[in-house]
Amino acid sequence: MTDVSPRTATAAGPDASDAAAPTAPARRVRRPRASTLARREEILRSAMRVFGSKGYHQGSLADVAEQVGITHAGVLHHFGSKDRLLTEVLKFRDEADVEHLEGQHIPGGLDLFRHLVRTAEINSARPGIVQAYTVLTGESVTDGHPASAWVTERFSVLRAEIAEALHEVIADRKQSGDLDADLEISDEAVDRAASSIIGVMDGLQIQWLLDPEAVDLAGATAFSIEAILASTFAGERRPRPLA
Amino acid sequence: MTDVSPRTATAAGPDASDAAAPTAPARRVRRPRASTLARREEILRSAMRVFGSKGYHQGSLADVAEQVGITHAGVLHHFGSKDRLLTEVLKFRDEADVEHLEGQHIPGGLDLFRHLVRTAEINSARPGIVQAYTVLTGESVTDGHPASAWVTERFSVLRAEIAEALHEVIADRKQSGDLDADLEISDEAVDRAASSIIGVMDGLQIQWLLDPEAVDLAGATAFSIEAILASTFAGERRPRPLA
DNA sequence: ATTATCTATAGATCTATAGATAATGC
DNA sequence: ATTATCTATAGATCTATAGATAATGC
Repeated sequence: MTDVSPRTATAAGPDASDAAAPTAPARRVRRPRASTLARREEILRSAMRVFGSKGYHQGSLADVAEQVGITHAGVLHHFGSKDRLLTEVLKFRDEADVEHLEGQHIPGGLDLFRHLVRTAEINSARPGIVQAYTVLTGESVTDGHPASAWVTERFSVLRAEIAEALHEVIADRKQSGDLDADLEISDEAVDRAASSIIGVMDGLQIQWLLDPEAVDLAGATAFSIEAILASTFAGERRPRPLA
Repeated sequence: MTDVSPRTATAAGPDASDAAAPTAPARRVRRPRASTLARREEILRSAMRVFGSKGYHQGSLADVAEQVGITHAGVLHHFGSKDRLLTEVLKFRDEADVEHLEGQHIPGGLDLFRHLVRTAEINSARPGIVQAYTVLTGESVTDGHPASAWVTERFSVLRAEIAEALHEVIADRKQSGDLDADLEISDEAVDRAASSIIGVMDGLQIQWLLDPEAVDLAGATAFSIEAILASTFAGERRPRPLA
């Protein structure tokens, strides 16, 4: 990929070439220097918009730079390469997600599920964020995509968090008598529920992005999460309409 | 990655070697003519693999052509443009889906839901197909993507089919007495269920593609569809664990 | 005569590097 | 002195077109 051939030096001719001086280059207005930190964050936000709306491969460094008002070379100065820029964008997005909780930890137990529903409600007012997430997640299943390790890990952590919260809720309900203490709910059943909850959230987002009028993002998310929880709590005694 | 430059294959250059004349062009082995129909289908299958594994924007005409053993110009002869090739791939995929039903219509009523579960089971043995579908669906939410109209329409039709089947099942159950005839199940509730079922199938596929060991595609799909159906049948009397 | 396929090339991109220039910090 | 930013350019691609060539069908 990276060609470091020193051949470029040979191309430079002596001053003689100045005879036929090229027309004065269009002098671009040089954007004022900014502090590294501030400029980096500007670039990250721009990259989030660009990769979110066009995808990683289709969004170019020039697109990102243009929104910041610098050239693509400026972007590379700050991030080194396009791949590294993407990695930083993903990290940045994660922090933004947590920040929204305002210092609170990610909740556990039933509150985690309420938090997920609330996220869907908030998301239905910010299609840009949802698009960025959906596009990058979808792209990440292509061969050798630079985000695939990150997305895989993220799903893995999320599944574990949801499964843990679900185990908590089940234990609580058994203790309070809401659930029969003898009821067997296997780890596999809990894992299936966790994958399903994440899955339904992601899948609904795709449909909603393409056709917001036709899909009730928040309503359907809330409904499905409750449906999945209810069936999980019912254990082996849950209804099997398809059986 | 793959170097397709035809020049590299130049082993059998005529003795006229490198005098002054431009070196004889690498004579590519000309692929035998094929009937339009057969060759088009070959190209479609190749394009399905390429777009499926790399995405539409990242997959090139040269990639598609290479797998067929012709040049990219040959591909364009058959399909005119890359956009049109994608459109034809999508149409082709649809036909392949229906074909699997072997002449039968898409089932209605409960059988539709059984069909969806069965599709998930079949899919867990063909990651390539799932990847193609997931990648293109994800990419389609980017601005101005050539597949977005097609994907939007497809979701719309699917939602309608599922909603209709659900209405049928509800009517049947009311008639048979399995459901209280007075139970109110709004159209909105049915639509939410339909979106959710499609959503959970799509979302689970993403997780499964990234981490097949960690996600039970068929099991989780079956579980969630039954959960969503059960909650829908319960109407307003369904449990609300989050309330 | 038709058309599937090829070579060659134009014209757009895109990423990344090199080296110059200008603004800030000490 | 450091470094943010710029210009310029190399080197890869990629899509699409033009026109030549060879295989088939009438």
